[in-house]
Amino acid sequence: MDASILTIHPASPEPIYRQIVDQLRRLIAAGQLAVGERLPSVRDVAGFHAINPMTVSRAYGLAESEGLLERQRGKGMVVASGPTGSQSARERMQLLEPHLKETARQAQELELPADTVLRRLKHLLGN
Amino acid sequence: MDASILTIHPASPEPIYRQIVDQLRRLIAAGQLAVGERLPSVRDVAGFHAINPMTVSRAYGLAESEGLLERQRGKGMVVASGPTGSQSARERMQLLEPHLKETARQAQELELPADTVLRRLKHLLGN
Amino acid sequence: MDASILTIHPASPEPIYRQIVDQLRRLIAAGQLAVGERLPSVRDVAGFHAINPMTVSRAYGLAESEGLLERQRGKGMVVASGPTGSQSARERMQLLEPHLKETARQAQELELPADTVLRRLKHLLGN
Amino acid sequence: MDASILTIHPASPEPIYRQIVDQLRRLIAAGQLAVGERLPSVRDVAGFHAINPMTVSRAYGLAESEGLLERQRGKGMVVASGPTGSQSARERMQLLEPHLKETARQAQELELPADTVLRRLKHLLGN
DNA sequence: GTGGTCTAGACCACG
DNA sequence: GTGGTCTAGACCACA
Repeated sequence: MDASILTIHPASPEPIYRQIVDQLRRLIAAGQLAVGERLPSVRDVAGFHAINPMTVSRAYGLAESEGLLERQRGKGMVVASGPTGSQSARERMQLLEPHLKETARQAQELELPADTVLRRLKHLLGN
Repeated sequence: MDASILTIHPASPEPIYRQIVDQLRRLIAAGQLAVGERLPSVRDVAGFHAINPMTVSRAYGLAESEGLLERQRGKGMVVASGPTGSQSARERMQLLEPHLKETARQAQELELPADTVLRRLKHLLGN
Repeated sequence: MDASILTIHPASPEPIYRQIVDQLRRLIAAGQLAVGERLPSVRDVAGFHAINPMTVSRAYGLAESEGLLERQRGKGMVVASGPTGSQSARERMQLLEPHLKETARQAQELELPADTVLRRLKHLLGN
Repeated sequence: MDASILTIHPASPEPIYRQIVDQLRRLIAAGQLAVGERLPSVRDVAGFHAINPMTVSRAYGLAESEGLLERQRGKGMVVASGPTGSQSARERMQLLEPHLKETARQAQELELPADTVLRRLKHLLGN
């Protein structure tokens, strides 16, 4: 798998390692990363995105301890077989739920009409 | 103004002072805090939410330097008159835009159908 | 003496009471406020500049304890007779010295050529 | 960069953190701190000047939110690329303007002759 | 190693 | 009464 599967925003306030872990969680839940599939090496990811290899390594380590990844001798990291891989739409929806709740809270603080928000999100989802 | 206008999640990864500034930005943009309105005192907010006064003070100070609040000497902080107060729906929408973009990105990583996401958000907005 | 002799910037970071005391010190040193001259009442100053009477009162009190002013029964505050009134140019220059030192320091941090700074100040003094 | 670039007056009425931010603004505008240059660490500055690290941290944070500095994660603060770096003499002059205006005002209150003030400032700038 | 956040508490400045 | 500043120190997050 190519290092470009991960999107990194080094300037974002969200820590880089968490950007990686969160993306892995979603991509694996959706099956975009299939069980057993090899991940790009720490070196590749770090080089491609110009970030510190230690940061990538840490992210992989956290993903492993979360059961998302497994270390295979000689092959590096692969997507773990287990309860996390390729989940139902209902389970995947739950991963998005906290973010949606926050969206709703902010929209209400901004007193934005629901349909304005929904229309905009629909447009963004259409891309 | 009552200290309860602000919602604080002490356990959130988002720093408390930033929770406060972000909320103020939205509440002021929406006009829920009107220009010239007095804010709850640092001590009131700190006491009400059981957090350190300095944390609140820091948030107020940042909001002031951002032009959201003004200090009235000896009286406290009031909502600043200026370009930030009571904005149009279009401007308020822009404050939500980055969050919505991230929502869309996560939904796509999760390969969630657009209508599922929209239905859920609609429900959350209906509260 | 009219309340307009004092210039107040309520929005300045410099505290109002100190703006008053510092101005009195300079105006008295220069003889613009003559020994024995009556000052505008606390009420007049506060009303004219829309500031808190307590602030003016405090400034007058400090000026009194510094020997700049004297309280005369029935007349209010008057400029004190004493070593502070109507000083020589040399003595008045010393009141400006700290400010000039700071000017020089900032100009050097900004790497501004001396003649540029002097030309500008000359122009400002010419008004 | 050495912690000695910054000058701190702990006894000054101007708060320490503002002394730092103001100096940074000028040093960066003049290019004495070049774009991309690393700043002394919070701990170095705090140790060198015997002040609390949090005070320095606060100054750095404000300078960051003003666009003067950028955080390089894990490495420290560097001078930001952007509109604030290395400005023209004209722009730098504007940073001094308010201070010069105040100088002129005080000189006039003291009824000091322009040439006396200018001669003194010239001498101070000659150092 | 870097900076960030928060607390507890003292003390000050201002009105 | 209001907010501001600073300290000492703990602990965390990040690279």
